[in-house]
Amino acid sequence: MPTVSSEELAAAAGVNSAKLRKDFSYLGSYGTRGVGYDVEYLVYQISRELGLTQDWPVVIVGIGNLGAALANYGGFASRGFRVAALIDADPAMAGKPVAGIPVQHTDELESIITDNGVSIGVIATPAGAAQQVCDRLVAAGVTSILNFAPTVLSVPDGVDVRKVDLSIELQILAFHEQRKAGEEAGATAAADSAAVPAAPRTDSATDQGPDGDVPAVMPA
Amino acid sequence: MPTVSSEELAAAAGVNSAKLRKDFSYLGSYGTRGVGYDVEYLVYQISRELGLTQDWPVVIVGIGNLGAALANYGGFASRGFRVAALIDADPAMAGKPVAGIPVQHTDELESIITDNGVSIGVIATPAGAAQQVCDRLVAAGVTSILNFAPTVLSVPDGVDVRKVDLSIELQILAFHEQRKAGEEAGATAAADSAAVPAAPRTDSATDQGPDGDVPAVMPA
DNA sequence: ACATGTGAACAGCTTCACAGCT
DNA sequence: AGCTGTGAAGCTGTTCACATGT
Repeated sequence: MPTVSSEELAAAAGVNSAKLRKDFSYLGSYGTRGVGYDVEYLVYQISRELGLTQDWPVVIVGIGNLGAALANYGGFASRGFRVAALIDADPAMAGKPVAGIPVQHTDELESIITDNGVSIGVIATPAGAAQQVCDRLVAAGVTSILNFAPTVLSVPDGVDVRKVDLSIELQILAFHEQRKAGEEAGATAAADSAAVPAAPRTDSATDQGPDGDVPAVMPA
Repeated sequence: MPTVSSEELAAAAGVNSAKLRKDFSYLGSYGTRGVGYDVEYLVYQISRELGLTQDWPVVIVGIGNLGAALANYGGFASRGFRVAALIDADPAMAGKPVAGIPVQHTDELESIITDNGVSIGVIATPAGAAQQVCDRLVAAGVTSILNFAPTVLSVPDGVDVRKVDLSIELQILAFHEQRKAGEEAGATAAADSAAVPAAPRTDSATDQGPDGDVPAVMPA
């Protein structure tokens, strides 16, 4: 399939075709009227705009289960990410290969960053070590940090941090799950009122307390 | 601090205080005029609305590095999630404890789901096994799935799927990183034109080809 | 006096609809 | 004839500003 229309792409993505065309138009005019978009050319242009055609060396700090999982993750290489180094504070880990890459000790952090021109760091350490690792990464020249540790990192201006909380996605599922259950069976879930903190007390007789509080439901 | 105002919360969260009040108002009227919101009461009401006060048994299927990392993840318990079982297809894993929970074989999947009343499943298998695992989870009664495998799962209506792609966050960072670099040094990144697929050829003399295409920059 | 809760104004994003090009 | 690219219309989500309640 050498060419594709906005209608086809929109159907596949589940969005409106006008929106898709307008979004593409922000990148430039890469389509041909009466024909559609040349697939290979479009893929390249989008990839380039997203930065996928560049080589991004990254370091992963904290090689526990999560760090190892990230090091083994296949999706990185195909998107331009290259794991330049794995770093861990445990001297016993040093030299051990994980995903074919030998783990290096935290002492080497600064030289690794500098020598490889790394601007993106991944923190997969325990919460207690995260801020300190972050500070060292930033001092060594890293300007983008992906944080898996359950801590809010503070960084100077000009440094981007994205925090990944693995339980937030579960919370979203649980939220919808709760809704599903609620639709079938009424508000049975609000029954364990023993654990409910009392509402701030007032003299008003209109305060019905938690049991009566079935909150207004948000639209969709 | 027993009480907090929308102004304080908004400042802490980096949003507008009117938005915060309007959002809270969808859950009910949990504030007191002239005073603010009772912290403990507000926390409880939000927790309940999000489903955090319920007990959610979950199963994790695929106990590789990522599955193990998830099993060890501390953030789950405090949000009402309880790891009911760890499941893996490798018979050699069966019985081995991970995060204090013995791994069970895939053969037991259906009975585990049923016996524990599990409605949320986490898939951390390789891509090839994901759809099959998904089908078995759904058939056994699971209605929400968190998918870490790099596959798009197809499920019947009424089942929610959320896909977590660990490289997407890195892509977002790389995108911003590219922008930072572009601002300082002009469009040096578009130089490797050897790898650029040719634009669809036309007879028009106005087609400048990829080198001239510096796409319009999106606002913000 | 002070802070919530909310109608009304505003802004930004999405969709429509069609001119313009192949 | 067909499909893109885009002004204009429409809509959704945000912010203002103040009436209302403590």
